[in-house]
Amino acid sequence: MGRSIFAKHIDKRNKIVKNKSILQTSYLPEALPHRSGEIDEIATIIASAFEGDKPSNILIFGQPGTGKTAVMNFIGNELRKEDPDGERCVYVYINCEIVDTQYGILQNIGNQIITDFEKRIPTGWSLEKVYSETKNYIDVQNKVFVIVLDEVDRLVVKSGDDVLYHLSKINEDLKQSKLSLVGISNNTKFVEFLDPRVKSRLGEEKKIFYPYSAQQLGDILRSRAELAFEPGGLEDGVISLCAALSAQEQGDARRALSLLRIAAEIAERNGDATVAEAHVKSAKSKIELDVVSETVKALTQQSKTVLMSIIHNTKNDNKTMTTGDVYSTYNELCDVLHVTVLTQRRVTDLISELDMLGIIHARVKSFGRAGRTKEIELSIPQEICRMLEDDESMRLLKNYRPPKQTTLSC
DNA sequence: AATCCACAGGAAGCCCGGGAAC
DNA sequence: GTTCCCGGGCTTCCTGTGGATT
Repeated sequence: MGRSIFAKHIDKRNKIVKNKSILQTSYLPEALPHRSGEIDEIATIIASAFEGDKPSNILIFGQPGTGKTAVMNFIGNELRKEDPDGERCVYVYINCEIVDTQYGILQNIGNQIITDFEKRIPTGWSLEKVYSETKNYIDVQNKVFVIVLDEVDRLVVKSGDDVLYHLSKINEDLKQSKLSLVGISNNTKFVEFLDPRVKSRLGEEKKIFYPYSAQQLGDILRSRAELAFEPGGLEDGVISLCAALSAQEQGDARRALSLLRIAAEIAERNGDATVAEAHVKSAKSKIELDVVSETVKALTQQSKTVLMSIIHNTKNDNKTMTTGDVYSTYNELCDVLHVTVLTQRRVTDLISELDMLGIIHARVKSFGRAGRTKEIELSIPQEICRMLEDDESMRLLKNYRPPKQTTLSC
């Protein structure tokens, strides 16, 4: 049997990580450190449905990576353990980032709970029919339904609050079953855009998830690392460093995990036997670099051209420049790139946008008689500049040499 | 104190594509 | 299908401004 081309890479690679999927953010662990309080509170609310009460709807708020989704899915798993055949309770999870239309939501709920394949909801019914069909199906089952709408603010932005209106009043139409609606959002303000009735019904119970502290992040990482890494694969201080770095960034557990995961990947690729603090540091800069390069790639042609003008000025030994400098370079580059020239007014706006994205640094400064303008500096690393130069949008610039700085002597 | 530079950045309105309403 | 509306990108026109210079 011939060895595949991958074999030598797979064999040679140092194994530090025993099970990579555990470090993935999608992995749902057996236990969620530092969230037992939240789990209890939410479980209590949902459990009341089993005692015949009308369950309260819940809204969960919290910054990214504070465990909102994990907690709900954990509860979902517990419900299934409690009731393996789904005789009393059904857990439905929908991510509104993915399913973001009224129809999609109703159809998705319906199809997750309708076991009979023949009766599945197709696309093409009227909204009312999907709603009543789903509602009837829910009611005849005589069970408790827990419906989780993750990233619910996305849904409201994209298709308004009509679905929430219907779903939140569905309990009034149900005779046997109970339905508990759980909305998850990282934006506290989105409720202000809701119809007041929806707002009060949906937010009967509110729960805020606060960011993890460095200590707590450390515990989370440790519990996963034990399972994921080979014994002795991690040097002392690696976990604390990941935790500390992520705690600075709003206590995001997701970030902390990817920091650790990427650090491990770097270590393995280097052929090192253990993950060290240095790997974490390079993982951090890799993540940051990735974010910036994605941002730059996503810019419009115009913004890229403006940015390129700033890069060109920087290269011309002109590290700090004014709006006027940028605009004249921009004019030259537009000519070479066959890009339409925008007005200076517009370009100042584009410069401000680049500033807000953190790609450049710009501040207004007065030069007295020499006028009042923005002082602009590049604030991205060389690699990103090179990446932009190789970008398809800059193809025509390949062989372009900027004209020499002509110092006017009259 | 007055002047004046080189813009900043607000206001209003145009154009265009896309999605909802008719 | 047509119409209406909306938002984003953009232009035009404009007033405002900090401080070196006069």
